[in-house]
Amino acid sequence: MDVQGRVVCNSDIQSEEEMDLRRGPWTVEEDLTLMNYIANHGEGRWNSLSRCAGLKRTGKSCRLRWLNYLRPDVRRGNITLEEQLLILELHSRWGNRWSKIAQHLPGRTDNEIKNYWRTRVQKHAKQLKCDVNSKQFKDTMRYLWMPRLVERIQAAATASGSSAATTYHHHHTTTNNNISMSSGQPQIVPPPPGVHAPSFTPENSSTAASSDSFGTQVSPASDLTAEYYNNPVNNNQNQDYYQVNQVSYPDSLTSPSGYLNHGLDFQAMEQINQWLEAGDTSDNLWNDEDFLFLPQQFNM
DNA sequence: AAAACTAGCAACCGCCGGTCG
DNA sequence: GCGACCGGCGGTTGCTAGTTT
Repeated sequence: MDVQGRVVCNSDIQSEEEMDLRRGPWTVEEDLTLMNYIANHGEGRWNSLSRCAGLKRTGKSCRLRWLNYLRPDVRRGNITLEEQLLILELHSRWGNRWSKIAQHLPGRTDNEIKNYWRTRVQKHAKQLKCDVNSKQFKDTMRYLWMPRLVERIQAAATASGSSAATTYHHHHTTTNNNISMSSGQPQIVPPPPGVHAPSFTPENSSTAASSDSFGTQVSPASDLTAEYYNNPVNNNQNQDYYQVNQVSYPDSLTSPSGYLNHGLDFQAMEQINQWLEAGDTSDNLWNDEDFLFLPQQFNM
């Protein structure tokens, strides 16, 4: 190691051309080599690390493989409802800042979140025949999808009983237009009457205990990452990270129609009405996530 | 049963900013 | 101060398994 703790070795002088670098999927042997090397030497400069470990890979490739796949704390498998909600919430704040969003979902990689967004969310935008960045689609997410996620989370918590529902960790408090992540309880915050889905800005977010403009209690932020790693429950990587205690929101907003009345624009409402009138249209509008766009009475 | 299509995901690419010598 | 190098990031590609025709 050099003075900065970086890995150096004699083979640093080798040029990339001499290395005959490999590409494509990693083999089990390569994975083991990389894991063993990092276990013994730690992470360092990735190009040097790759050469010293005897891997015929670019440093970038090693870094990516480690961060997205081999890292012991990486979570794999289905994105939970709570994680979906968080992704939608954070994306509405930060856009395609995948790494920033990933920081708030312990164990999830930016690549995984990006893939989720592209394969699931953009699919729905395509079905709505609108751009993911359009106001129409954002409103649909904000006033239909996200509230439905909250409802599902609540329903799941109710169904599983409250005893196991004490470790819903949310890392930070966000007060978006309609979802407030506070002290483990995602809460719907309606847009003020007459206000048409105001844009979120960091300035109007709250990270301190307070009551927002709608009278919703907002609790101090807690460090989700720290809680995650300190919680023995989370040592099991296959275990769902989030558990929901309870979800509450105003009675007027207990169904998506409430959201519709609060600010979804006419075009988006028309689009959704068309779906409902058309019923099952033989495309895959009724798959696992499509419930999110449909009113409660149609929900299975 | 097989070809065509689709979805999901791992990995790569290219750009950019930071650091080092 | 400057060029080379490196890591991080967002966008894109290509492979594979599953589904549909």
